[in-house]
Amino acid sequence: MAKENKSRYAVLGMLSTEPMSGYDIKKAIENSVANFWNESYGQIYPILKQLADAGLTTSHTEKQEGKPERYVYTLTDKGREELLHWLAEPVEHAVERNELLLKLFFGHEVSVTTSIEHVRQFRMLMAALLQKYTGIIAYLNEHCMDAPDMLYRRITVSYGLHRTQALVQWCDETIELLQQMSGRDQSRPDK
Amino acid sequence: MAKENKSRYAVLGMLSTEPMSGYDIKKAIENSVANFWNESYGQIYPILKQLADAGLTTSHTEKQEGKPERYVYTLTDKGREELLHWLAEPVEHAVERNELLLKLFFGHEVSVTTSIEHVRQFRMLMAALLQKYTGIIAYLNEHCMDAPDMLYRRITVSYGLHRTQALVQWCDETIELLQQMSGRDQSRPDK
DNA sequence: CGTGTCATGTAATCAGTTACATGATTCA
DNA sequence: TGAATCATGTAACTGATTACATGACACG
Repeated sequence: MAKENKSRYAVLGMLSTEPMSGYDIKKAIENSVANFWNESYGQIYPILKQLADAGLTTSHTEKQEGKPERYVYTLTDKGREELLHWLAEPVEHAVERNELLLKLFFGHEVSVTTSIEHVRQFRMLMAALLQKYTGIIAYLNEHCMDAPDMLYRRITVSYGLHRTQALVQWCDETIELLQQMSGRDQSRPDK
Repeated sequence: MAKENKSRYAVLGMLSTEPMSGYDIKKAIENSVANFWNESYGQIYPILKQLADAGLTTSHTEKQEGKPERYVYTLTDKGREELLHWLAEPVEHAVERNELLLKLFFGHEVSVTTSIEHVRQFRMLMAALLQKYTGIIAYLNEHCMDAPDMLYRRITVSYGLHRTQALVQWCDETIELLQQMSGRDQSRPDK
């Protein structure tokens, strides 16, 4: 029942597709799971050492001309086992903090336009995400729909799509609601 | 540009409605913003001391018979100013980690039923949330729709509703997709 | 000549949870 | 008698980001 460090599994997972260096892992994360998972070098490099010490990976150096050396890590059978074990375990759900909602919750302390502006900003962010996601989905549909891991990739993007579309709608409804409010209530003028 | 501790503002915000003790603040958080914000005593009590040292609150003790003493904190004008300033600043958006999606992303490593089970579990969680939210909305519509801060409360619940409904739909679509997959592909049997 | 990429790492710091410590009262 | 609630706090630990340090090459 020991507390498990999720970052370890993110690294293990990345190594499960192919042997990589710490630098590679960072890049791989950035162009695959970055929409819902990030790691910094400050986490990756120490974890990579731990994993090697625990026998979950083996490492070998690759010399390159004109470039720094690379330390490439390969998953061992024990490492893959560890990953599979974690994948089979139930997901731990934590309440995620939402700064936007916290600010809106105290909205009666400030002007209505302040809250509206927060929601507008958020809507722009969501709209940008929407475009990004639809682009990825289109790409995945065109290319490489045969690869089995592409299905799982599409599932994660679809999650983002559903969530983002719903939040855009919430933004629109909320902005309208707040605007109606600001028409009626003049008690707190701007600035 | 100093990094700002969000927990400070959560505490300040709670104190903005009425003077409270650390214990009260924990309770207040639990039955108002707990769906998107939590604080532990390990955060609250030290912050309360900091705020008093910085002149953002004043404190006085309340003696009670048969119960421990209470240290009740009241927002000062300076404290309210600090809160208002933070409320007016743009929201910082951080990428939130999603363990479910990380596990699904590596779904090709395990059996399809494992992934289906993860999504099913998540769906049950979302269904429970849905009930909770609709209950709160109904309550807010019946009672106290006059209070101005109730509007903002409803807005935060509405966010949860939109998000949760969308995710339930995603669950259904994803389960169906995975089931179709498991019908076709027998390459990775269960267990 | 400066910026960006490749590449690895450590140290300092901050944020946050959990466990521990204390102690009276009330209720089943 | 034991659990729950009221009430305040600290210490240990874990997790995570950021800044720092180094150094060469390529591209404009």
